[in-house]
Amino acid sequence: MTEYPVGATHTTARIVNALAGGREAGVTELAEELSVSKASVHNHLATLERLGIVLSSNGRYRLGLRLLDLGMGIRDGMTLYQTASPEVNGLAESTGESTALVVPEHGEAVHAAVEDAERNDRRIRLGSRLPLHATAAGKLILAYRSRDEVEAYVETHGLDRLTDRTVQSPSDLRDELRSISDRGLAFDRGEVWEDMRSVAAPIRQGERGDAFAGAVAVLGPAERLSGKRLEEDLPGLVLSAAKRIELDLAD
Amino acid sequence: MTEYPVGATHTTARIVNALAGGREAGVTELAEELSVSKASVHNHLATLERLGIVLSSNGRYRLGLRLLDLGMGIRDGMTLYQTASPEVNGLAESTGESTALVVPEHGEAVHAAVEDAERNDRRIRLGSRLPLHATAAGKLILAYRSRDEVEAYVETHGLDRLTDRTVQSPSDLRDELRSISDRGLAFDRGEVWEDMRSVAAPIRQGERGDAFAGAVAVLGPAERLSGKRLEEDLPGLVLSAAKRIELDLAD
DNA sequence: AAACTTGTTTATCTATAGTGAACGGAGAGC
DNA sequence: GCTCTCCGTTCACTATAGATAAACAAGTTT
Repeated sequence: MTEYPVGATHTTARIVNALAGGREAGVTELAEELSVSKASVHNHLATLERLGIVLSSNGRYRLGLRLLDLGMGIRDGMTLYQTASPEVNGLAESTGESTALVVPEHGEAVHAAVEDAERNDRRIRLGSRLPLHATAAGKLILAYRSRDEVEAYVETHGLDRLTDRTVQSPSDLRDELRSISDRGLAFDRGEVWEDMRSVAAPIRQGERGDAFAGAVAVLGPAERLSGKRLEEDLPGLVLSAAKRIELDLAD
Repeated sequence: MTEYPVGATHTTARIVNALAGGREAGVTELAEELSVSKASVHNHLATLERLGIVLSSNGRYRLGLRLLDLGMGIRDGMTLYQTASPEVNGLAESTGESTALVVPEHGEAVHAAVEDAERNDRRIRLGSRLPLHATAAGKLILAYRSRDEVEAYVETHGLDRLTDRTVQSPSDLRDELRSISDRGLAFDRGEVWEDMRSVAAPIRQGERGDAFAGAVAVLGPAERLSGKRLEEDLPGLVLSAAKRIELDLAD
C-alpha cells in the first residue's frame, strides 16, 4: 500500500510493460523476471487476454493492438489535437518538413500528432516522449513555468545529456528559457540527436494568454534545417501556424 | 474468479474504458456509473496516475497519452508490420488511394497500419477494429479458416448488419468466402459504409503458404473506386504488393 | 452564510490476489 | 520409443489488501 493503492493493477502494469515493444514471452520467464509467482502471472495474463489486451498462442503471450486502439481514441478525443491537427498538416505541406504537436505530460514532452515530410520518412513516433530540457517544444513548455516549477523539474527528472549539445547546467537552462520566453520561440540544435534540428512555437490559451496548451514544431535533418531557413523562414511559418491554432481554440 | 482471475485489474480496465475517447470525469461520476464505491475508484485512479496513465487536474481525471505510446510501440514491434510497411506505403503511392495492413485479433479485423491517400484525408483510424464479415480484409481472414471456425465466429460475434449491403446470412457468407478463397482476393462494396469500397489481398506465410498472416487493402470512396479500376487495376496492384510482402517475410 | 456539491481519508471486514506444490502435456535427448 | 525435463495450467490455502460505508475537508452554488 506504500506505493500503489491497488497493488494488483501495478502488477498487471509491470507485466504489460515487460511485454512492451511487441515482445513475446512465457509465464515462467515473466515470473522470474518480475519476481512474482507463476500462478499469479498466469492469472494476470488470463485476465488481460479476456480483456482483449494480450494474445496467446501455444503458451506464449504478447500484447495485441487493443491498447493502440485505445491510445488513438484518447488522442483523437483531445480538443487541442482536433483544432491543431489541420494546421500541423498544413505546416508540413508548406514547409515540406515533418511537423508535430507536442503536449506536456507527467514532466515529459509528448508527441500528440506527427506529420511526416513524406512517406517512408518516419522521424519521430506518434506518442513518443522526450525530456523537456532537450527538445525545442519541451524547453518552450518549461519557459512558461515559474522558476520554482523549473527547479522542481530539474530536481525530479535531472538533466540527462543526450548529446554534447544538450543543455547541461541548471543555470544554462535558466538563461535559455529566458531568451525563449522573450522571443516566444524555441530551437533545438542537435540536443536530442546530433543531426536533427527543430523550431517550436507555443500555443497559448486563456484570457491573458497565460495558460500553456502545447507547442507546434517543425523538425528535420540538420542538412536541410540550417542557416536562414532555420533561423528566419521556418520560425515565421511555425509562429503563424501556432497563432492560427490559438485563434481556433478561442471559439 | 468466475470471469476474471484478477478482479482488481478488471475494475481498472472498466475505469479506463469509461475514460476512453478522452472523456474527463470525476470520481463520484465514475463510481455511480460502474457501481463501485467512491473510495475504490479513487484508489484505482491514484494508481493509474502514478503509472503515468491518467492525468488529474483539480479533481477531474482523464487518460493521458501513455497508452498511445505503448500501443505504437507494440505495433512497431510487429515483424509483419516491419516488413509490410514499405509496401503499404508504396501501394498508397502507386494507387493514390488510402491503404492499410489488416491483421486478425480476437475475432476482429484490426488496422495495424494505415497510409492515407493524402494529408487531411483520414479515412480509418490506425488501430481501429471492424467485424470480420463486413470488410474485404476481414472476409479474407475468414476465407482462410476452416468451416467450423467460420461457424464459431458467426456463433460468437453474429453478423451485424452495418449497411444494406452487409452479408446477412451464414450461407451467403459461406458462398462468398468460397469465391474469395478461389480468387485469393476480396472486395468490400459498401458493406461497412455505403459510399466506401475496398480490395484486399492475403499475406500468406509458412512452407505451404497455409498460415495466414494478414491482409493488404486499398480503400476509398465509391466515386473513385468503381468499374474497371476497382475490378481489375487495383486488384493487380494489391495482389503484387501482397506477394512482395510474402517474399520479404520469407527471409 | 449555510447547504449543497465534490474528492479525499479513515477504519473495518471480507473477498481475493498471491503463494507453493501438484498436475499434465509437449519436446528433447539418449 | 522411452524417460527426463521444462513449461503452462490448475488446485487449495492463507494473509494480504481491495472494497465498503461513513466521516472528513474543500469548493460551489444558492
